[in-house]
Amino acid sequence: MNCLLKMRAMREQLSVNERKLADFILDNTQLLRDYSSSQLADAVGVSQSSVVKFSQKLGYRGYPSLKLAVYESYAGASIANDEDQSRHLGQANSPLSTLGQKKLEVLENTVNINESEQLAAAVQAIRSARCIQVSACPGSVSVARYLTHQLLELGCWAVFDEGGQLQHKIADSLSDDDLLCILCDFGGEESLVEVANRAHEHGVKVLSLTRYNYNAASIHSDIRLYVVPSEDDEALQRLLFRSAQLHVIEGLISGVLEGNG
Amino acid sequence: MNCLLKMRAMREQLSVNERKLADFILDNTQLLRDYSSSQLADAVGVSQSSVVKFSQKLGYRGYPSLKLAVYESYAGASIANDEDQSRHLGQANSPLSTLGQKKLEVLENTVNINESEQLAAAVQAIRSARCIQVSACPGSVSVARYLTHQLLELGCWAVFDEGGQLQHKIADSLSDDDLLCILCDFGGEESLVEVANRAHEHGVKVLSLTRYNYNAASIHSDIRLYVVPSEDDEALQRLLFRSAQLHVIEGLISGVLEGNG
DNA sequence: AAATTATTGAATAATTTATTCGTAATTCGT
DNA sequence: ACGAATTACGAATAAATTATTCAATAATTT
Repeated sequence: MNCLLKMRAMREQLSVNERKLADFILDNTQLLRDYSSSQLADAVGVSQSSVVKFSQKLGYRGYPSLKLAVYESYAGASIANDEDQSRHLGQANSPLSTLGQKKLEVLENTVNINESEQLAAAVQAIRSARCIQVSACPGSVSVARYLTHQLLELGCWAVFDEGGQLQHKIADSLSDDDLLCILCDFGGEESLVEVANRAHEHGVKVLSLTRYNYNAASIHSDIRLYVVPSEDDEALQRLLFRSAQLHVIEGLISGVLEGNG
Repeated sequence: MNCLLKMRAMREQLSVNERKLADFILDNTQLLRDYSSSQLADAVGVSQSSVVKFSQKLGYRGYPSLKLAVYESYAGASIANDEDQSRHLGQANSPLSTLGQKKLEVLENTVNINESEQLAAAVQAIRSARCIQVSACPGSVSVARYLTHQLLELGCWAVFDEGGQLQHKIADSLSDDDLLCILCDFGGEESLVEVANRAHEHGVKVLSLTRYNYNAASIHSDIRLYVVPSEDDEALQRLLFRSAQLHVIEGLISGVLEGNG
């Protein structure tokens, strides 16, 4: 749960002042060390109370907690950047090398953003589910298929409605022993949200794997997993996004395997 | 000017209460994180003002400064201990961590084994193909679907025969402007080999992505890409194998994207 | 032993942080 | 496009935390 990452990921979702704060902190992380809430407020040009509210919106108890978290993730980041980077998946001049770096970055971010309790809960949910329905927005269909396949291979009862017309019907037939997995990228898809909502209200356990932000689909979820998008051009971003989704899924599957083995 | 060191060094010259404080902090460094001055005072059994004075005696402006300094030197120490081990994609104890290391290893091997000319050729072949047929052995079906999806999204004419019964028919209709992509794991599948063979003989370009070894399918290929399997138990190995296949595929797609962009 | 100095905590002042509440801006539904 | 509802924002203020003062006591020096 890296604080700076979280800030960057949420940036788009923030209001004007909140974004000002986020940008300032991202740009002047080291300054925060000796700023009080009102000093920060002055530096950014907002009120002290906005600073506190911003801290709380990000999930901290208040400004001091945010400060510490920022400090933590700043220290953490500078370590990760220092060494290793660059030798790992980023060899010479092959199509795999260019991708390697970026992919590594996205995967690292994705690993960081997901809380291990949520992951553990997801593994547990998969293991104990009677039936699993997979639903996905168009951009994540291929990932959904992959997930469904893996689940079937694990011996889970999993269905994925390719076309999407039957999603509601299937969802309605789920009970509280069952699991609904929602995969989506930018999280809006109305029909998906409705499926999640209805299922959730009926007591079905809902697991979502979405872009990290305030997300319509994840609201109706019991277990929330996230992907942090990269900042490349659209096509590459989509590719990396799926790659990160796949990574999380692989993690879940291997988690289930571990428990079984 | 490491704060914890300083504390230890000064220990002998401190008064009774100050020493109590120093000892407590040295023993319970991580607790300090969420202690206020009075909580610390209570925990140690001294007054709140003693805590502040202790902070100042050590050279800090007050308690918050001490706290930060302690945190700094604690974080510094734990970093120094960790050193490279374990933090990469393998953070703490999440399902993603166990996988992270192994996955990274497999991907690295896979990146290393593939010659960049072959990769470049593959990208070129995809880019210039009129139609692309994807064929896969059962273990790689989900990867094949993923590839097909990506190709379609790129605007390539791609087909994948889910059931596999039509593979021959489709293959027979390919011409030498076309590309056949063979995905398989252990490379034996007779029907696949035959498809590859026949297509190859008809002048169709054949691209194979297989396990690295002497491989019946790759013999009949123009472009040969490989995956190096891991040495885990079967289920995990399969998972990692597919993950590596996906990585190569992502590399190809991003290669094609780069050329277009 | 008396004087000086250092240590300590209760009380309190100062500062920092968090909340409340009224207004302004934005979003949503029609 | 309009009004209703939600959300964002900051001034005022409450709450909490931190720092200082001061008086009492303990330690040290002479």
